[in-house]
This record gives sequence, C-alpha cells and structure tokens, in this order.
Amino acid sequence: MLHFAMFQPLPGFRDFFPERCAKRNHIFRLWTQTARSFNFQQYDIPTLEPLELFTQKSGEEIVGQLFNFTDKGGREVALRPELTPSLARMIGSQANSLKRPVKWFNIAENFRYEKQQKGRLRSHYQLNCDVFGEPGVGADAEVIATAVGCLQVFGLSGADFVVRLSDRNLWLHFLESQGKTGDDAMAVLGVVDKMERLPREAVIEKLEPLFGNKAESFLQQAQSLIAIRSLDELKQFFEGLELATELKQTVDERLGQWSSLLDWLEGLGVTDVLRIDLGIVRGLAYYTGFVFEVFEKGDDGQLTGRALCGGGRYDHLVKKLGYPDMPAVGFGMGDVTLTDLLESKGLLPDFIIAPEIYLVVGGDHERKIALHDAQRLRALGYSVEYPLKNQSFGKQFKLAGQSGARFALIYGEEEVKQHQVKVRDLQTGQEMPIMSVYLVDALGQFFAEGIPAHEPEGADPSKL
RNA sequence: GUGGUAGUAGCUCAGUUGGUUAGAGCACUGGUUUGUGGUACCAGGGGUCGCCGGUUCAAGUCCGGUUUACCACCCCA
Repeated sequence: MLHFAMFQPLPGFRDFFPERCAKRNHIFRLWTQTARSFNFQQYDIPTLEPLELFTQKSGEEIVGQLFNFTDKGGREVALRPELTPSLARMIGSQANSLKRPVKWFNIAENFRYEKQQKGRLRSHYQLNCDVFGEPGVGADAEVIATAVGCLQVFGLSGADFVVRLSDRNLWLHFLESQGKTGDDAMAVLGVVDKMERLPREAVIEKLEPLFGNKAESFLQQAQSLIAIRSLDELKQFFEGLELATELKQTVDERLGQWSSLLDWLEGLGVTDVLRIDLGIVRGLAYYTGFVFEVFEKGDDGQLTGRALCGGGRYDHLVKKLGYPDMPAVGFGMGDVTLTDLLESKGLLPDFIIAPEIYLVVGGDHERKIALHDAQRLRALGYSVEYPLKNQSFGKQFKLAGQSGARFALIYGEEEVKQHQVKVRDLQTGQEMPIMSVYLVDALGQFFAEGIPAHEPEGADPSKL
C-alpha cells in the first residue's frame, strides 16, 4: 500500500511553502530590526535540552506538556517548550562577567505537547527580549517599549492593540493588607488571573476557601482595584486602605516606582497604547513585579481574549536555578497570533518571490556565454534565472514575463556574435543592446533609472 | 483530556430521492510550426470521494468506528 501521499505534518506543526515562508521571514526581519534598534543582541540556544532543566523550574507537572523522550545514551531529554530556563543558564553561567545591562533577544521555535487550537499550535516561533542586571524601572520601560515597537513596526497602532500594565508587588501589598501572604497570596493571584474568564459565582466559589464569608467583600474590592485606570486612582485606592505603618511605607515606595515607570514610558512615547490594568497578573509563579500583556482590539474597539505578547519582571528566577542573583525583565511574542492579526488587518502583504534578471538564451554556444554572465551577476548579488532546458524564444519570453524579473537579458546568435547582450525591460518593453564589457555598469544604471529612451554614451557599440 | 461541526483534484467548490467510466473554475504540463512575454485558443496529467468496517443488487451519498482540521471547554507559554 502506498501511504506516501497521505503524509501530513504532525498535528500542530506547519509546513512553510515559499509564500508563507516569505511572510514568516518578513515577521522575523522586522522583529530583528526592532530589537536591534533597541540594541538587543541576538543569541541562540539548543532545541533539545535535558528534561530536568524544565522540571526544575516548573515542576514535574510540565512533563505532560513536553515533547520528551529518552535518547540513545539513556538521557531524559525534551524539546524546549520555552527558552527562559536555557537563557537563565547562559546568563547565570557568566553572571559575574557580563556587562550590565545585558540586553538579549532571540527568535526560536518552541514546542509543547498540547492539543492545538486557534492561535496555539504544538510548534510556534517566539520572539523573546530580556534585560538582565538592572533592577530599576528603566529596564521595565525598555522591555515594554520594545514590545510595542515590535508591533508598531508592522503598522499596528493603538487602534489595534492595548498594553495592559499591572504589578504583582502592588497586588501582594494589597493582599497583605487583607491578611493574605505567602502561599495564600499566590493562590489568590491564581484566582485573579482567571477572574476575567469565569462567571462571578465560580470566582466566589474559588475565593471562599481563602476568605470564608468575606469572599464577597474581597471580590468587590479586588474588582474596584482592577477597574482602576490611572495612577491617581491607584494612590487613592491605597489611601483608602487601613495600612500598618511599615506596609504603608512599602506601598508609597512602590507607587513612587509606578510614577517613575510611567515617566519613562511617556518619554518613550508608548503611553497612548498603555492602560493601567491590575486585571493582569500572569499565571506563572516566577513573575515578581511589573507584568504586562498586550491584547488585540476588536473592530468595536473592545479587547478580544487574544494576547499577542506577555512579559514582566522575574528577578529571582536565575538565582532559583542555582546561579548568582540577577534581576531580569522580559517579554515573549509568538508568531501565530501576530500572523492571524496582521492578516486580518491586511498588514501582511503577499511577497513576490522573483529573480531580478531572466536570461533568454539561443543555442548551446550562446548558453556558454550567458551562463558565464549569470555567474558574474550572481557574484555581484543579483538574483538570476534561466530555463534549465532548451526552449523556444517565444516560450522563454513567456517564462521571463511570468518569473516577475525586471529585466531579460537576451543572448541570441546576433548579439553574441557582436559581443553584445540585449537588455529588455520586462515592464516597459524598452530594449537596448549593451556591449558585454559594459553589462554590469549598464544594469546598475537600469535598475536605478530604467532603460533610457535614447542610448547612453559609452553604451553605443558604434563608438567603441 | 472532554464535547460540537466538518473532510470530494494542489486550491475553492458542485455532485439530484443511493443508480453506468466522479465534474467545474483556478493552478500545473505540453502545443498554437524555435527572436519578443503575462492575455486568448487547443490538448494533457492529476481523485481507490480522509481511512476502516457495515447496510444494500448498487454507497461520494445511509449507519458505526477511526483519524485529521476548525470551534468551545480543561490547562497553560
């Protein structure tokens, strides 16, 4: 039985045909360009890692979501589901010698063994930008501005997305004022993270084990905190709480950092896409301070449930993995949801994949000359194409036109005999014979200005 | 992992109450007598109708299972 024709990519994996690959590379190119404009430096990590690297950070539960296996040497290994642990390893291993701040970025494929659905595949590419070694808000601002830049570079604007900025520290301070610390506080944050998606009764149900009969009143307070959209309101909210002196001082300091962060962000010009929104806490346990997520806006201006990007501060992760203390803040942005959004907005053009020059060749003798020129032009960086078998002139012109090339170079018997090449502009139909020795110079000029209506001096064979 | 919907050519789809060798458009290949192109015309290749089983004289069509995709949960980055 022939089953070859039935081969498909594995569930959640994608083939990239040239058109799609061109779009993907366009996204990678603009991400890279933006990250470099902020002077992030590119690094890379292995695709396959020891399983333990991931279980140490996230616990054994994560194994159910990994592509993992035992290799031929008996090692337990896994395809990376994310790059943060590998990155932390790289940073940590040289923590004391890296010049700070360390600003690194990476674009890489990540894998998760999960059932796929819209916007979430088993393999996706992710841009990650991280700043290490700077505990101050300048680093948070840098990361947020980079994330925003990585969306704006595609033509997206505040009409298309919103950065929701939150702060786990402030949440923890608030929870401390409500008598919740440690594991209890983390459990509450876990509920807050899901609050948006759950009906009110379900939220109450989850809060009751923690707050008993005060669950209702806590929820009301939490909701008023989440509804806050300005720093002044935030200050008022905390002034309204009965805080112990020490805690009040901590909160005041934190609000001062908020003020400072917003100043940085204003300077960076990203406040118009920013929204203070304590409804975001990010599920991952390792986040420690400011956190943010970028959400897509629907046509009605309301947020959709689709996050384009998420990030925040994770000051203790490097140390937790056994390396020196190293403050960190970063974000990740996936290609799947971004591609969906850009296509829905018409911001991902079809890329024309074409040669620049197409050779039209007479016979075997002419082909030798033509191929020689093709190699010269390729060495100069031109993309050059020609038929790989004998074809009639008519057919070759057809192919030249279909190829999308700007110019055809015609190597007929007459031209070659006179050491000439006829250059044809495939857009205008304008043609001009050029002496072979001047071909490169002439093409350089033609690509810039087109073929002139009259022959330029020096290109006229009669003057040789 | 749990449900809902769907699967006919590379793509978009048509296919009557089950009834001869399953069609169209686009795409692809060749040609319209080898020096001027994207159009037009002619011809061609390509499908065991997702897969397996069942009902029937007869299944693309009806039934069951399975697989894949999409959507919603669960969970998470």
